[in-house]
Amino acid sequence: MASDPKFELARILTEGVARIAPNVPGISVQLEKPRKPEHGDYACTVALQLSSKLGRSPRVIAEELRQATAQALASTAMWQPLELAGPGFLNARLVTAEKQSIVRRVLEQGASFGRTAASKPEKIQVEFVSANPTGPLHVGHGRQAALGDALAALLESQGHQVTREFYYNDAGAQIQNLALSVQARATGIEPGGAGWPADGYAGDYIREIAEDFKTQKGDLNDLEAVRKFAVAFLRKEQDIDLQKFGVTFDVYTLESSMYSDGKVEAAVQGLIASGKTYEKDGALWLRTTDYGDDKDRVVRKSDGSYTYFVPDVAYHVAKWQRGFAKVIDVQGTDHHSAVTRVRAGLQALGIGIPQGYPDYVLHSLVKVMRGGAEVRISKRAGSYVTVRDLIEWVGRDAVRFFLVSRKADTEFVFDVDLALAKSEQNPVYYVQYAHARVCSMLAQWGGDPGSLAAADLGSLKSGKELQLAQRLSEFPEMLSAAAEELAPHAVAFYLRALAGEFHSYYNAERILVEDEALRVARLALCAAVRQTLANGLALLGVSAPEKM
RNA sequence: GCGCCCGUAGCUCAGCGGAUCAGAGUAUUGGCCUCCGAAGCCAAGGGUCGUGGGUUCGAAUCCCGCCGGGCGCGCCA
Repeated sequence: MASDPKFELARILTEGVARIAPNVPGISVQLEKPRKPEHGDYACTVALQLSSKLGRSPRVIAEELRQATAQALASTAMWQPLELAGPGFLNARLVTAEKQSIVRRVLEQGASFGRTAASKPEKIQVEFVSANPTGPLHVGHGRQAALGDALAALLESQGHQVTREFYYNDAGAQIQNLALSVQARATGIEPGGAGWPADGYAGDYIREIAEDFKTQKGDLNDLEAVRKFAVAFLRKEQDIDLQKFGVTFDVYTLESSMYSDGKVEAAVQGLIASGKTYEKDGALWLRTTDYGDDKDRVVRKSDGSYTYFVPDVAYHVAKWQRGFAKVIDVQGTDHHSAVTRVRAGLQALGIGIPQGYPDYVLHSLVKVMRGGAEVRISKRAGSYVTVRDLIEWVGRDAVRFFLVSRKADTEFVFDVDLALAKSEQNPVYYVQYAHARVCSMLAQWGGDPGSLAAADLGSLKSGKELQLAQRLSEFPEMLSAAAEELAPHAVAFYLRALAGEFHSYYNAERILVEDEALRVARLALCAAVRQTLANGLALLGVSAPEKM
C-alpha cells in the first residue's frame, strides 16, 4: 500500500523545520484542514509558531521552509508545490491523481476501509449500561448503550481487542426494595397504600412481575424466592430491549459474585494492609483524601457490612487482573463522584494499577419532553420513557444514531413529540438515503460492482468530485481520532457531512452518462462513498439499507 | 456552601488555543422533478460564541471572577 500522503507531508515539513530552525524546542508541525477549498487540502502554521522564537517575520520563515522542502515534496509525486499565503501559512495541495486514487483504495479495501490493519496487543474493556435489575431500561441507558457499543466498535476498528461488559448490581438494598415491592403488590397492596414498602417501586412492571409470580405459584412468604424471580424477570426484559437495540455483551458480571468469590474480602484486607485505613465511630474508613477526594470514605459500616464502593473497587481490581490494560466505564454524570473514589481505592491498594485507571465516559442524562412538559426520569417514579418506547416510536436506527450524535457530556432534550412527528426527517434517514441512492444507481447500471476497483479514475476532475474524494480520504484519520478521544459522535457528524456532499454531487452531475469512461469513473466514486457510509454506519450499529 | 460538567442562530447541537473560526441541522422565506430515488438539491434572512477581566502576535477555544443551568456532596446503590 502506498504511504499516506498526509504522513509524508508532515514528515517532510518536520525535516524542513529541523534544517531551517535547528535546536528550537516546543515546535511541532501541525496540519489542519482549511475550511475553504481555495486554501488547499492541508495548511501548516508552523512558520507562525517559529516567528516569535526566531524573531523573524513568519512569511520569510514560511518561504525558507517552502524552498527547503520543495525537492523532497516533488519526489513524492503526491503533492503540488506548497503555496505561501496570508501571514505565513503554507498551503498544501494534493496532485489530482493522488486524490483520485483514494477511490480505488476504498473499493479495494471494502469493509475494512478505515480499519487499522495491524492488531494491537492491548486488551480493552468497555463497561456500559450496567443497569440495576430493578426496572426497565430508560433513555439514559439507551444513550449508554449507543455510546458504549459505538465506542467499542471504534476501538475494535483501530485494532484493539475489546470486551463489552455489563455489570449487574444485584446485591444491594435496591434489590431488597424490588423484592418487597413485588411481594406487596402480589398481596394486593397498591403503591402508597397501607403496608407499602418505604422506598417501593411503583411502576406497572412490578404488578406484571407480581402476577407472573403468582401464576407460577411461587411462595409469597419466601422473600428470597420473590427476589430471585423478580431479578430474573427484569434481566430477561432488559436483554430483550438490548437485543432490539442491537447491542450484545461478551461478559456479564454480577456484583454478588464479588462477595461470593471472596474478592470483596480480599480488597478490604488489601486496603487494611496498605495502612490507608482507620477506625472511627465503629466504622472502617479509607483515606481517599490522600488521592484527591474531598472527604474520607467508609469501607465497612458499623453494622459490619460494606459500602457499595468496596465491591466496585474489587471489581476493578478483577478487571486489572483479567489483563485489561485499559478500561472504559460508560456511566451517567450522576456517578461522577465514583470516579475519584474508585481510583483512590485502586491506588491505595498499591498493586501497580496506573493512576488514571479506569477511564470514564460520563454522559449527561437525557431530558425527555412530551406534550410540552418534561417527563421525569427516575427509577422509582415508574413513569419514565423506556428504551423500548423510543424504539417503537422512531425505530432502532433513528434512536441509535440520534443518541450517539451528541458529545457525551452535553445534556440534550429528546422531544418525543418531535421525534414522532418528524421521524421521517431524522438525520439518520439522510445518511441512509445516500447509501440507498448509490445502490439504486448501481442496480440500474447493471455492471459488476467488483470491476469498479479497476476503473480508470482519470476523468474525475470537477471540484465536487475531488472534494468528495478528499472527504473519503479523511475517514481513517477521523476514526482514529474519534477512538483516541473516546468520541463516537464524530462518526455521526462525519457521515452527515459525507452524505451531504454526496447528495450535492448527485444533484449537480449526472452519474449514468453516455461516455463510458466517465460513467464508470463516477460510479466508482459513488461506490466508494457507499462503502464508506456502510462502514461508518456499521460502527454505530445502524443499518445501511439498499432500498428504503 | 463545596466539587465536577455545561452556557455558540428561534430550537437541537458541532467546533475547544493559529488569523484560512462564526458553523451544521432544523424552523422560516424563495427557487429546482418530461431526466440516475424530491426521504434530495440551490439560495436568502438569522448569533457581541452567557458576562467582565487576564495571558498571547492571535481567544468561541487557555486562566480567574461573576451570572445562569445540570449532576453530585449518606455508615444508599
